[in-house]
Amino acid sequence: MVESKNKVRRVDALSKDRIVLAAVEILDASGEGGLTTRSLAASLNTGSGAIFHHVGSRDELLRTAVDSVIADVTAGMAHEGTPEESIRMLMLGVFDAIQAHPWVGAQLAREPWQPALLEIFFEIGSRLQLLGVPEAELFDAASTLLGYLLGVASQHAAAVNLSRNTDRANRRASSDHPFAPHVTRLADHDDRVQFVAGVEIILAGIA
Amino acid sequence: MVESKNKVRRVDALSKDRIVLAAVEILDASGEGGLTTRSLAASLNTGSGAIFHHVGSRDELLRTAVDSVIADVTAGMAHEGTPEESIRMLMLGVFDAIQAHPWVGAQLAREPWQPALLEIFFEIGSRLQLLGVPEAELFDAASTLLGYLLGVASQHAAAVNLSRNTDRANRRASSDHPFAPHVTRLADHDDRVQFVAGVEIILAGIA
DNA sequence: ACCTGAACACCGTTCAAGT
DNA sequence: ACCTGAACACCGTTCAAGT
Repeated sequence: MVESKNKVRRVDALSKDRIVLAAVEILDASGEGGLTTRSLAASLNTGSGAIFHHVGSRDELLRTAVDSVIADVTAGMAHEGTPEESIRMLMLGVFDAIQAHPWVGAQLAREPWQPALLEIFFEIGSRLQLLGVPEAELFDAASTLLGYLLGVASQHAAAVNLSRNTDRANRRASSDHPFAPHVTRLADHDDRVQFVAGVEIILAGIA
Repeated sequence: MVESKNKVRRVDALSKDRIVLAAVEILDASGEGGLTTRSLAASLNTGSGAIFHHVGSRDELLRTAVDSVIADVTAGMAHEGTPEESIRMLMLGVFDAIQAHPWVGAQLAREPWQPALLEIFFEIGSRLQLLGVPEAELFDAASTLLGYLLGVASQHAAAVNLSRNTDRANRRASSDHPFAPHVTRLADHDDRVQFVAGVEIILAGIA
């Protein structure tokens, strides 16, 4: 048997892609606090130092993980329907991604110069241009939509972290968090509706 | 001399207020990363464990520090001028506070259920009511303004952190004194103008 | 070249011991 | 009652040593 040209590499071969994939899995399962050098190394069956051969730092890993999620969103996104519908779809796409991966929201708010966010900014801008927004107003309009998106993103990320923590606390004892009743999460659907309402308000203010 | 009713306590007596005050000073000077149990204890000339006699945790301390800053903003705030002017002033007041204390922006985005933010939300709501916004639209309108405020807040906080880090990297070789507070923003005024532009857009969309 | 895992310099928090 | 500061259980990152 000839094995020298075997395309199937060892399953346990480490690479940046495999590390990012494992990191996303951990982040989805247990939040940003759950991603440590050691937990990641354990899930990859390797030593804790091995990761730094492929990724410069934990921050860079987090950035790359966010970029990979956002890239998936913008990839399948076309300029469909009216410009307004197209903007709504773009905003909702990012919103849904954050709902599925709350740590993305926290990270986008923490590092707004991330490549992922710059791309979203330009996607918004080009659609506003199609909408007929004058060149002079374009920057402010796109900034407002992006600012709103970031704000909601961080709110959502925080709410999920809170419910994660209170869940944990409630399991520990029956003592309840003083603010827990005020912040009980509404249905996901209501979040979406409320988010769109905000987008609608801003669009009305632009046009 | 009667000393039993002496109001002037020992200068080195520890209290929650003094701890929060010292924490704000450190946060302003060196950002959230600069506030550690040990640095705070050192600045108060006490042991690292003493802090936990007055404050439950680092997170609670951060929360209290943010509340104290925001309370200063809303305290001197009246319903002056037209409702629209009043909203602009409220939003700008918080914006300016975040500009002066960037760590506040990051913390507000991280914990949006903070008492400080709830208060801002209600302040916005009452002004929108005066503006004549129908009851049914009030929640969405206030949420949009607050969401935008949070987004800009976190962006601003992140930008300051970025320039702090690059400053530090640039100064790597030369002798640097530990006090490096003056992170000169390139265009504070432009930031303000852009922020108001966003508020204007949203207000236009509401009315 | 890639990986290991002990070691380093931190961190927040606790707690027996002091005053 | 309040404070001390060593100790504990972590953390990200490094690096001599292995393969």
